[in-house]
Amino acid sequence: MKRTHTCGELSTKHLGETTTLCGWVDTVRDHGGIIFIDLRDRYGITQVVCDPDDSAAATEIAKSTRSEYVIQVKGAVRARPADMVNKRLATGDIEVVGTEVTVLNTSRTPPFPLDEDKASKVHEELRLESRYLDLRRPSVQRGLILRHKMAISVRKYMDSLDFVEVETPILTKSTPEGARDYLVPNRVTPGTFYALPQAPQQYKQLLMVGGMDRYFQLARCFRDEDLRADRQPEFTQIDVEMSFVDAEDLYGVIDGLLASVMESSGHPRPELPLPRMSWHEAMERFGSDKPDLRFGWELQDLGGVFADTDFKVFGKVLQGGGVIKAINCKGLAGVPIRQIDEWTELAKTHGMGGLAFIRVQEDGTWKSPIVKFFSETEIEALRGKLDIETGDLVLFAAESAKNVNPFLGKLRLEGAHLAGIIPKDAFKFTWVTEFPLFEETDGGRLVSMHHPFTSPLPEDVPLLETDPGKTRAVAYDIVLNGVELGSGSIRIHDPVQQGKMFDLLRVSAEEKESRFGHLLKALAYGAPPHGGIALGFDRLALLMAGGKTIRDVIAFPKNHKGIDLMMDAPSTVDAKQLHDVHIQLDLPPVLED
RNA sequence: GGGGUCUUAGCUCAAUUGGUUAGAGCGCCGGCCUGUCACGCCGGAGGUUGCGGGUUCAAGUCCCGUAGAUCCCGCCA
Repeated sequence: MKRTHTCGELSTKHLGETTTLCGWVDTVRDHGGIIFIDLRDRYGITQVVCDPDDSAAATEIAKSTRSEYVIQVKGAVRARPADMVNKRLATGDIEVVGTEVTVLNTSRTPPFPLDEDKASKVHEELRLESRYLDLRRPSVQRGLILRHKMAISVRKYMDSLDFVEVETPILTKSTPEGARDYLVPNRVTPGTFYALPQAPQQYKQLLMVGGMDRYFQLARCFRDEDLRADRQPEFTQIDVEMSFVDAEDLYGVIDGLLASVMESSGHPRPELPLPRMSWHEAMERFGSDKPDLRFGWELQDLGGVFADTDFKVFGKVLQGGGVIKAINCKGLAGVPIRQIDEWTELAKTHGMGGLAFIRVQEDGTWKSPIVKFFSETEIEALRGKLDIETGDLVLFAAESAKNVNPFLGKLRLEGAHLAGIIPKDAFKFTWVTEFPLFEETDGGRLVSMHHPFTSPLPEDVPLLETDPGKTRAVAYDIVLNGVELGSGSIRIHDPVQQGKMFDLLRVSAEEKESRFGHLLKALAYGAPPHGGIALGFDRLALLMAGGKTIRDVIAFPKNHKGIDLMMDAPSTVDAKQLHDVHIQLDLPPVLED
């Protein structure tokens, strides 16, 4: 046995016991005679003392050790003198008297400091190049352990509700809609390709047709799109599908799931059921389909206030069927004019003529280019509706609701960040329900907002014939702190209705057959009513860990361009490998010096 | 595909208006030190200022290009 204890478990309970510890040298403090070594492993840090009076040989070896050497130390556990207890260490009451020290491995000097304060300031690029060293930091290990705890809690909870985890293929069929696929050439049939799954969408529906009733999976998914701080080319979803349910049943299951995950991550259990609002309400009140409910500043409709206004700009918009809305950015009256200019530019890109505002100055007067056009009644109505006080900045938008809401939603978030009013330790969940079934492309074509298997809201089915653009879907997102955690829907289980859906989406008969033939066929063999959801597991872990980027909760993440800096992947391959899979390269020309 | 920011010692950063031999802290190496825990003290090594070109008597600093990183927009049913 190389060790009897870990570096995190010894305490005054072990006084006098002879122990053997293994770990990495965190720091060495050499006092000329006596030497202290902080020995570190995943479990903690234990101080080892080597004294030439106890063992000259051990002290000599201790003297030769350096940071990140791997050593084994044998010795007795001893209480520290009362005034030398280290309260910052879990093992700070004791120390191990090193009487036998063995160097198990030496180490080159690390390319960046591994202690927490300094490492967190080092360029991430450098840390990712040597991720195996970065992983030695307790904070990184905590992230991975948290992720593990979450995964365990998901599996336990889902199992307790009779869900079965089923693995679905990684080598699958390319589906051109949605994200770009990662392709895998097929050696056996030249010219054909597998695709890596963007999500196990069709498989999980087919599992329902197969009578599995309740399925889940911690599923790896792959999307070949440009990345963001919260996006990786490969990621993990908690994928869920259930038979014989309506949306209500699903909310219940996921509410409980999220509550267990919160608990397993050391956070308070949220009150259930989690709040809900319709997509329409979210857009009207928060200007976003993923509202951040950690603060107020809701969008206020001022159509009533300005119904008979003399202010021509507002009057014209109202007459044209547009809306006047505003938000009150509490305490932001002092923002530099430069900021308002920037927001005015943003307003123009959102289809607005400009951005009207009121800054409420110290003396209570309103500084604004438009207030002079308002009547006394309008001013008083404004003050009441928006709760306008000294120090406030009120921002107005007047245009179509379709443009105004997202624009003010954006300002609401930016302003709140500027004002620093978003509580850091709050967890505000909400369901956003009744998403539109379709969205319109620039060309006026309808495309699925969620995916083409999404069921329309029963009472909106007649709209499919008359005004399909207005149809709402039984589709929902679960949102936490303004982040979309997951998205799902009740599916269409009737092949005739599914066929109609493809018609509305103008999917040709050939496409229908080649891409979705298997699904349509399966639906025709007694598909049960079913629905599900997929939650972004990495994103959830990030929020639970309170980290900054999704890379904090992934052991071996890829950088912004999808490159694994440690493995140096992707890379070129041998001509023979290409030949085997019938691939010929057609590379863009390289500029010569 | 587009935009912002960044690149100086192993790491984090500094270097006035373009002006002497490019500095500091940490780390590293050596020496001293028997109760430290950010140990302390003394000494030392370490630089193609990302790369290429240009302007200038003179470029880390200004200009052009390029590479890499990072954040955002587009994209992500």
